[in-house]
Amino acid sequence: MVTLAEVARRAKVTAATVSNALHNPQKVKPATLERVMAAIRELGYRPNLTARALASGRTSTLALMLSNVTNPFYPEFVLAAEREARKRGYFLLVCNTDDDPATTRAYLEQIAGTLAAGVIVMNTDLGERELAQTARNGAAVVLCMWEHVRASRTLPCVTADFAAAGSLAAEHLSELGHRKFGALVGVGSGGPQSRRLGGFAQALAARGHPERALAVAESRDTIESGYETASALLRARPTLTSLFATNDLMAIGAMQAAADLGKRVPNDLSVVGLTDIHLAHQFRPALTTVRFPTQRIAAQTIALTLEMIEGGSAARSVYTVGEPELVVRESTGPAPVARRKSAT
Amino acid sequence: MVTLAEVARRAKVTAATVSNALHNPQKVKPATLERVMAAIRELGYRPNLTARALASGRTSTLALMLSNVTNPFYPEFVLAAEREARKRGYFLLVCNTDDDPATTRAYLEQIAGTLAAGVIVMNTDLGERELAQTARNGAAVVLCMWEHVRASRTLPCVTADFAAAGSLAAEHLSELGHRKFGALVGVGSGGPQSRRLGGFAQALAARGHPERALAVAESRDTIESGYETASALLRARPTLTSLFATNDLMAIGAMQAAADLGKRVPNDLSVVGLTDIHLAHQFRPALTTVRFPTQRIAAQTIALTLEMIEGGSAARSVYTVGEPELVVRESTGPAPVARRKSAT
DNA sequence: TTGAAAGCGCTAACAG
DNA sequence: CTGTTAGCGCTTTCAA
Repeated sequence: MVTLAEVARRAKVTAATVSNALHNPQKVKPATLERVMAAIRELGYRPNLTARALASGRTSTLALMLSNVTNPFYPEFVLAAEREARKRGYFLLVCNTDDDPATTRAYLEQIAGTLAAGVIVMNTDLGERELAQTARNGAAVVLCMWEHVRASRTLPCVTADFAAAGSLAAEHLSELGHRKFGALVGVGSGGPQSRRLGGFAQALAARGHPERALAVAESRDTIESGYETASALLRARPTLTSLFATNDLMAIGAMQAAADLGKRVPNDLSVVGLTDIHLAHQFRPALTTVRFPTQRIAAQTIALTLEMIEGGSAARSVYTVGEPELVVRESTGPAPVARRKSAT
Repeated sequence: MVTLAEVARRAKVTAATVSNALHNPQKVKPATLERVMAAIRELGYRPNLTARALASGRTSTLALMLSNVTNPFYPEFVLAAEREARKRGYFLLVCNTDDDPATTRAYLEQIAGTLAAGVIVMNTDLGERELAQTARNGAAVVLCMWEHVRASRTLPCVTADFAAAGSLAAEHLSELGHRKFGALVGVGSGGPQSRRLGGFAQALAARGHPERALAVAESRDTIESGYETASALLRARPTLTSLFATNDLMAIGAMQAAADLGKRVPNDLSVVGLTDIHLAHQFRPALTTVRFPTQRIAAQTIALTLEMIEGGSAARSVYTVGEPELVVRESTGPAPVARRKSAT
């Protein structure tokens, strides 16, 4: 491994000068600079990030902790976050905590404040208290997409407007004439996605739908679980004409369940999801869903994290980024005319 | 930030003893050990990984570089790799290089050998030469899933048997009575997936199918691109009754293309993919595909990397892990009886 | 069993 | 402009 000292020796200067050449080239005489650069090139020198971090007290790496990369939302988020981070000169290291608090804790303890100057934590089972402790260890900790964080807590948090997203789904379905609604609420690390459901229910109420018009079932945040849960729900409530899932994965599973029960989507059953992951438009029928501004959230999260690192500001509020947006595709349609009525 | 020195002061020992208490507890008198541990607990001390790495010259972190997390194969791989790494006491940091050689280079240069003791590189546009250079910087570099690496190169590589996987697909289709074959070859970072195609073509030839029975088209490794390419191919060759895609994403796109062209899968067209990502069974019709032993490959890759780090051995061979396996689902079926013939 | 001392590779004042 | 000096927080001989 080539060290600064070796470069210095070869360029006939001291380590300090090489360091300067690297960080404050304008402070170095052009001729010297050139010699140093040549030495660097010839020796194939590459700074040791570890040493640099230790000496300077700063790192240019960020860590992103997420519960399960296998959920397609995360990769899409990672892509955006990584781009933003790199654009600003930081590396993004993704840590998969595998839905395991112990693992999360381990990553957090080891990496936060040492390997990474900032840590972005997406939904986990860890409490805010524990996370806040990490923050006291010198790292900038930013929560992201937490559904249950309120303002004025200890840690800053950037999220989407979950309730508004739910509302949008409800309004869409209501406008299509639906009167019977099913809902699949996702429960995963980070607790149930109840804000989204809350927004949905509230919008329904605001439009005059009685409470009993809504049948809710809990589901894990996967296609498989959405399938199972929707199957059960549709069987228990055969008159449902619409289904809202608090995330796209479950919505997709629900569409398959409907198909297997002989219900056509959207003719017999309208399905709307939430998030608008790529799969939403890749599946057939293409899923009507409410889009979260994933890119913007990612960018904003990175921005906030860097602000905290560089500015040292300890902002502690909730930033709600962008507006959810309804994306109508093929999985929703007018409520079917009720059999009984038409039979009358 | 609590340092070793502070702990030492509180426990009335020196830093060296605290360090020993942490790493060689048996070398410390029980009473002292207890005092040290108490101090650690009370102060909430957490070792600084950066300093430790610098002083000891070792890290317990691995980096996994992949071109695009958004391709579902990677998350599935990451999950397995992370578990294996953690089981063995290492952290796994995932770096998304965004299909960009410059980014890859940056991560490699900065992270390999300093932040991470070992680096696993999945398909990228970087040449082996360049990667080998990284290895000389002190990091254990292991290639994974490279389709174009031959044995006895500079870097060790663990992969699957691509050709065998292709063969399996061909044999399946051939046995179903198909005579006209289409193939979608994926081209992405890392070059075309030609081994898989090679295996497919060879198996076809071995079974007596003439070369002109196979129509090949190149596609990017996405559902969208698979859709486009398959559409074009199916239009150009309307008599095709079967389609092999060198990966599942394209296969899924192809099934959709078929549907949009009015071809039923598998009645009019059989489609077989490769990899067996989760989506393969989640889509409808469920995709017949050739499964790669992803978990085993991941585990083996981690194992090899650690072996290199800990044992220092510079193995440089290609490890082909496990056997690909045909998974028959709903997207393949007997070749349709030709119209002309039945009309005669 | 514990401590003293040196140093990992680099940065950051401060002199010169 | 360049060099000197002093660490960053930890590990690691080597003595005591």
